[in-house]
Amino acid sequence: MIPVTSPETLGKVLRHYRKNRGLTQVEAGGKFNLPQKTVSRVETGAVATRLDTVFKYMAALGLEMHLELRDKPSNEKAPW
Amino acid sequence: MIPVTSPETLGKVLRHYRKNRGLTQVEAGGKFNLPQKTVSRVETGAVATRLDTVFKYMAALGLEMHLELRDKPSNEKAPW
DNA sequence: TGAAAATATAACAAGTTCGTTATATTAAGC
DNA sequence: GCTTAATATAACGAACTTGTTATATTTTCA
Repeated sequence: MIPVTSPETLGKVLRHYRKNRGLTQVEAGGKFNLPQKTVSRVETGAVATRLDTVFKYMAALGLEMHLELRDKPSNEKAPW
Repeated sequence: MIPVTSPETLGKVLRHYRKNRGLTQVEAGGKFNLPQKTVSRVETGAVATRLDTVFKYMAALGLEMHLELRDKPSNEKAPW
């Protein structure tokens, strides 16, 4: 479980999940009518991405978000 | 750990954490120069909220985000 | 139920996304 | 190295947020 605290990290995690599923940006975005351009922007970590875009993309990848307090020591390492 | 899959739920969770800390919208937002108006919008679940605003607010509340696959059965209930 | 605190809502300018369609750049495979 | 697939980037209009300062509405609690 990688802690996400910025648009950049969020983009990296999303890209990670997409690739894990063997999907291209076009394929992943297609499920929720997100153009490839928008998917690229999200994964690149554009700070002003809209929240609904993020949730659409998460839905396309079958993901859900959890919030928790920081500083919970984690033993997991990011794959990048 | 409440699963968040929409701006509305995200807003509710954020509000929950803020109240747990006994902070007002002004107090919570002040840490990261978020006007009370913006905090209100986020907690209300505005779909077009910008990602950087969300992360600023999460930082103000000491929260981090985690992504995971959906359909992991959860035994936790939302407090609303 | 009344006063004070907290939250929702408003207007304006500046900035950015989104959607659309293309194109340029980068990565991957043979 | 070359070809093809994949990703990043571009322009345009419409729509929306953000920041700022106020104000209206709602909630709290004595």
